[in-house]
Amino acid sequence: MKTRRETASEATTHRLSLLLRSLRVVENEGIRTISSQELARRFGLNSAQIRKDLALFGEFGVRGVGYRVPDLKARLLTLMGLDRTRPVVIVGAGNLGQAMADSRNFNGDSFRVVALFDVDGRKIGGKTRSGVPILDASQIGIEVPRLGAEIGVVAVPAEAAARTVDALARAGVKAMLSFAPTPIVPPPGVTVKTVDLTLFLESLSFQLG
Amino acid sequence: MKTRRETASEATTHRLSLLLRSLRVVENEGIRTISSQELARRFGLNSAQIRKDLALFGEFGVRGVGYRVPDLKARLLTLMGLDRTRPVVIVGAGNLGQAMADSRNFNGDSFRVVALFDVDGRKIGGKTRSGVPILDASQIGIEVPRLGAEIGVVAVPAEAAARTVDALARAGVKAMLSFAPTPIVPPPGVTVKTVDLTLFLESLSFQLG
DNA sequence: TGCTGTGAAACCGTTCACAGCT
DNA sequence: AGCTGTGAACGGTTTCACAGCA
Repeated sequence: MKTRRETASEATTHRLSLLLRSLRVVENEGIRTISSQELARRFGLNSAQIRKDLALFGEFGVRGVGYRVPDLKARLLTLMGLDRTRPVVIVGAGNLGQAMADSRNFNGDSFRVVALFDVDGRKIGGKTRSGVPILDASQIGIEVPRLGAEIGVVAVPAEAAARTVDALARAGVKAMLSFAPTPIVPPPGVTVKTVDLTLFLESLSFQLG
Repeated sequence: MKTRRETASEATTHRLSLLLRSLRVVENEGIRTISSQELARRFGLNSAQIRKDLALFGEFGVRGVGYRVPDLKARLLTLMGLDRTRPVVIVGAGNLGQAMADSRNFNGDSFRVVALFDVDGRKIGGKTRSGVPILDASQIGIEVPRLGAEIGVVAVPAEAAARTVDALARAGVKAMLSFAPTPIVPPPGVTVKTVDLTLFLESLSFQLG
C-alpha cells in the first residue's frame, strides 16, 4: 500500500470528508458495493476525482466491481483519524465558545469538548448548559496535558488570539481552529485553520454588488 | 474603467477583503500613499497578485507612485458593497445563532443583525442579550421584506437547512451563510456559502494523523 | 464486461518580468 | 527613476481517456 500523506492537498482532505459522509448515507441504505460513478452521480462529485483522491493513499477498490462500502468507510475513518474520540478544548467561553462546547457537531463519535478556558473570574468554575467545565485560562499549561486534549478551538477576541495559540502550542496542542479575524503565524509543527466569519460576510456583500 | 466582476474568483474576493483590512491599518498610521510592494512586504502578500486582483476591476494606481490609500480604500469599500450597512437576519436562535446575533463581527459598519427567527414558541417574542428580537420562523416571508434584510444566516439543524434556504430565498434574500453540515443546492440567483465546522475539525484530525 | 487506477491533456490561478506611463 | 498594469511562463489541480485487471 502506498502512503503518501504528505501530498494530500487541502481540497483532497475536504473531499475525503465529504466522501465519508456519502458512504455513511449509502451504508444506511444497506448498499454494500458502489462504484465511483454511482457515488459521483448521487452526490454531485466527479468520479475520476474520487478515484484520484483515494489513489493517494492506496488501492481501495476492486476493478470491474467498485468499492465495498463498509470496507472503504472503515479505511477512511482510520486514515483520517476519526476512528477514535479526540478530546477538544475551547479557549474563550463567550457566546461562540459556549455554543460550540454544547454543539452536537463538536460532540460526536470523533470529537468531545472536555473543557473551556476563560480569563473572566465570573465564568471560571462554572459549567456550560451541557455541563462542560469552564477553567482558568492561566491553567492551560497544566489542564490541557491532563485532559489529553489534541485539538484547540480559539474563540477569543482578535487581540488575544496570538497569545492563546502560543499557550495551546506550549501545552502540546498541534491542531487548532481559530475564529479570530486576524492572521495567525503558527509555531513550527502546529496547524492553525482560521475561520474568519467577517470574511465570509464580506464575500457575500461583494457578490450582492 | 473596466468592470469584469464576473471573473473574480473566490480567492480574489477573499484577498480583496484582506487588502481592505491592510489599508485600514496603514491609513490609521497616516500613510497616504503606498506601493503594492510595500503592502506585500508588510502583510505577507505578493505584490503582483495585489496588482492583478485590482486590475480585474479597473486601474487604481499611479505609475511610478503607487496607490493613494484613502482613494483605494474608498473604491474597495464601494466595490465590495461595504460602504453601507446591510441588514442581516439569522434563522435558528440556538446557541450559535444567538452568539452571532450579539457578535461584533456581525454588527459593524457594514452589517447589522436585525432579527432572529426560530420555530420554538418559548423563544419567539424574546430578545437576545443585546436586544435582537426573536421572531416566528413562519413569518420569514413577511418580516424579511419588511426589515429589508439582504443577507441570511442559516443556523438551524441540517434537516431544516434546505427548507430554511428556500424560505429565505422566497423572501428575497439573495446571499446566505449556512452553518448546516449538509450540501445546499441554492435556487437560481441565490448564493449560499456553507461553513461546515465539522469539516474543519475532520481536516485537523486528518492532519494530526 | 465493467470497473479501477493512472498517464496525458486541459484548465486555472499564481508568479515572473518587463513595457509603458508619470 | 519608479511603479503600475499585463502578457508570458509556471505549477498545481481537475478532467479526460484508456490500459489493465477482476
